[in-house]
Amino acid sequence: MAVHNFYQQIYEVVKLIPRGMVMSYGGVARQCGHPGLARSVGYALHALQPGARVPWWRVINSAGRISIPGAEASDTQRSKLQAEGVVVDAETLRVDMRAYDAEMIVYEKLRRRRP
DNA sequence: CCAATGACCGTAA
DNA sequence: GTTACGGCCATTG
Repeated sequence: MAVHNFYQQIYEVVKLIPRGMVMSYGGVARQCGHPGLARSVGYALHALQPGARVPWWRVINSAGRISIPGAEASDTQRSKLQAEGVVVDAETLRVDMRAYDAEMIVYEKLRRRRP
């Protein structure tokens, strides 16, 4: 499948999320310059090939919850986050967005890159 | 081309 | 704290 520019843009933003932090699908969409395309962000991450150097596990939903379907996949994401020091509730799969949201940091990075 | 789908979001109750 | 619903729009069938 051909790599769409739209996807590339999403991947570039996700790559800017620092280790040990997270960002919502909607946040990624906003920083891509496409507010409202949160669902498409999920779609783009779903289309990622294994081995792609994109930290997809740092993207969760706006409620601060891991949102991958399937117990296996969600458990993988939880492990990867915890390995980076992110506190994830084992039962609710929830993360404290107030403490870990990287949207402002990514915003500053982009502002510096493309003023 | 039209209809359904989805790793979502904000609001409302 | 929760669930429900409408809106969103690229991608897929």
